[in-house]
Amino acid sequence: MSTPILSERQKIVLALIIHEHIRSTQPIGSKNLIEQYGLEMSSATVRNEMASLSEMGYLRQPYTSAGRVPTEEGYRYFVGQLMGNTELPSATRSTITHQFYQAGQDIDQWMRLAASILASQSKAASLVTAPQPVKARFKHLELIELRGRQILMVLVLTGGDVRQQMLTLVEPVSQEQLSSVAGGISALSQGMDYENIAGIAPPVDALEKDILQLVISAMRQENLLTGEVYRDGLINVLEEPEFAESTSARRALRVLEERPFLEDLLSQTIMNSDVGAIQVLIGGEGTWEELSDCSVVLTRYGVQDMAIGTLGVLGPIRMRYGQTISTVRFVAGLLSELVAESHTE
Amino acid sequence: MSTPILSERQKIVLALIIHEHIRSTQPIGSKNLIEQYGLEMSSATVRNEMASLSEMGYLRQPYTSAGRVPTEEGYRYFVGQLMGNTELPSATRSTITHQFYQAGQDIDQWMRLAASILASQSKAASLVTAPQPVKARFKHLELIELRGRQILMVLVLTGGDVRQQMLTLVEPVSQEQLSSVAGGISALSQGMDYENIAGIAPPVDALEKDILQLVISAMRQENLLTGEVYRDGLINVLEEPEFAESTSARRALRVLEERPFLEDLLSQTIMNSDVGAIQVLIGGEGTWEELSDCSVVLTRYGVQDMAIGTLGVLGPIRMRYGQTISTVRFVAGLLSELVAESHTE
DNA sequence: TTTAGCACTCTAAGCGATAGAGTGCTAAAA
DNA sequence: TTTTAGCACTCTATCGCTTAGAGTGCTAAA
Repeated sequence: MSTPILSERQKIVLALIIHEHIRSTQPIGSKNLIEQYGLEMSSATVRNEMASLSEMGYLRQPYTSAGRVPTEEGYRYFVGQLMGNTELPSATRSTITHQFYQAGQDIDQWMRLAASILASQSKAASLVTAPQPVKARFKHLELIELRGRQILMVLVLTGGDVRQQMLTLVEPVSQEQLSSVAGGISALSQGMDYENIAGIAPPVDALEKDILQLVISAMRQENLLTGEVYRDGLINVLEEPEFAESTSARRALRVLEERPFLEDLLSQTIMNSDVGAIQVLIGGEGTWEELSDCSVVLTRYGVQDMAIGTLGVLGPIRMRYGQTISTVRFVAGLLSELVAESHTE
Repeated sequence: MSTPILSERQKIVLALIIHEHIRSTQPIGSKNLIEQYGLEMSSATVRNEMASLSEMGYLRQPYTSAGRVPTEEGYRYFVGQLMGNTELPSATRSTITHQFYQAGQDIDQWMRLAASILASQSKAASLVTAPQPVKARFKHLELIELRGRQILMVLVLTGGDVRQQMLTLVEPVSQEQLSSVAGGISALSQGMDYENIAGIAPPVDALEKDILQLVISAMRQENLLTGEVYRDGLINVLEEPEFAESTSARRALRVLEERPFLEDLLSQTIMNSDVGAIQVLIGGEGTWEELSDCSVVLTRYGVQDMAIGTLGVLGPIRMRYGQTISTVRFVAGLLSELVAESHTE
């Protein structure tokens, strides 16, 4: 199915209808449109264009003699072809930047802040996952005796990523011994990724061997959703009139609450895209029924081949795409910078 | 205002009305009631009792000639005086226990599981905060050079509680030097709480002194809400018919989403209560307007003077209190055991 | 190619009328 | 004295009906 070619006037009409519908939530009529935007043509002309646009599948009528509402296809065309690349006002940009630099170096704070900013700027629900190291390299290992056979393993990777893991040994081992094992492995594995480490000759000592295995598997964890998922602005979604009926609201929020669903969504969309590329999912795209009234703007941030996280916004299909996309892009860029900074050595 | 004394029959009528109203969401009429529960009296008798109960403030009528609905006072009387101490069926108990022991030793998993179980059992929204150590004692300190002047401080406390903090030094310090400082402080502070540590003679070395200060302030963090708040079942709240109107749903969910509000709520209620005591807040209790349609069941878990966390459920005022309270009690007890286990040495 | 005019369509809103669930009161029954 | 049957009354929710009005598609003129 090739995309039909629209005349300039059709583009204008489509863009204005979408704009006005996003503003008013209502179906848009021809007369209403020319009055609102002072168009230099008659309502009959607009009606003709509307008829064409409906035939192409970009508009539809809720019922026979009502105004027009954009279809999912209509939104897609708008986002892909009509919408200019808006940028956040510089005042907003600097406010946001400022907030991030005030938050210090705490990654938890960054995530929370990012979620909060995305939510308030886009007036929709936001989600942010912490940057997951890709091919992280070994930096330091520490083994700490908690009590008896319980050991805490603290693994420090490049980029300030720290992984903790508890383990229980078969028999008690003294702290000195643990420290020496940790020191040995640290010296051996310095600066290596997990494949390298797996490649080195396995130590003879049983304890050392076990720990090394654990280190490797801990470094291997590249799952997108291992860590916490930061959410914000769920209430914003409820504010939207299309979600006044709690059934539809529930459907939309389930997406954000249920981890398996989220994993599915992320893995099928954003996982294969480049850092910086922004994906806009409009109305579930035929795959996710739960999202049929929603749109999702997603992107990945971080440093390619180093540490990658995901962030995005979920709102009504009727969302302000320009504003939302530019916010997502800006916040992602900012986080990428911050992540990059903490990875340069 | 002293509580009026109810006759046995009045108690029965009140309990049944509440029971039936929770089941049906509807105002309950006299005839309906005797039919549903096969009462051995006439509707007129029930009507008389209803009139008395209304006068006492335990029931009200949505409008002049409608059935009765419990008031907040009515629910309070029910929860305080009428409701027996129900216990979770043993099958459910063992299923839950099993799930916890399968989750291993990961505290993050425990929290997530607890939230999930609370939500699904009570069919309402749940929240769980991680156990915050109270007067934690020092166990081990590690200082790890990340790059140049950036240092990662890993502080291990009793009970397996680990705190990380990044810090930037004025000038670069070698890893050997850091390890020696960490070792020195570890030896010095072994088994002490932060007050003890603050009491020891300050070291002469500037670096050592600074680090010690950081250790103390890190140990001091006893804030209730420093960590992550685990939530689940927000959608359950939307399922309830009283929250079909999105305005009321929004109000209720805001409570769970906005951290400051949550902090306020927790600090004003549960903070001063003992571990194991269960608080039931019915309809905001005149203090929290946002909760006027909701009830909250809260408790603290953990080991007194060691590590305390909070957990609870938020649902409609029309919630199944017996079921919810016993679930909250059981899960809290289970978590307390788990926390206690990881604190014994 | 555009536009004015017009008949036509369909919803949302307003308006009774009605059914029915529930009450409170009174007077008889227990 | 307490309970209950009987009855008039109240109030809502619901249904059907009408109507206003926004919007359309089509035709024919500009």
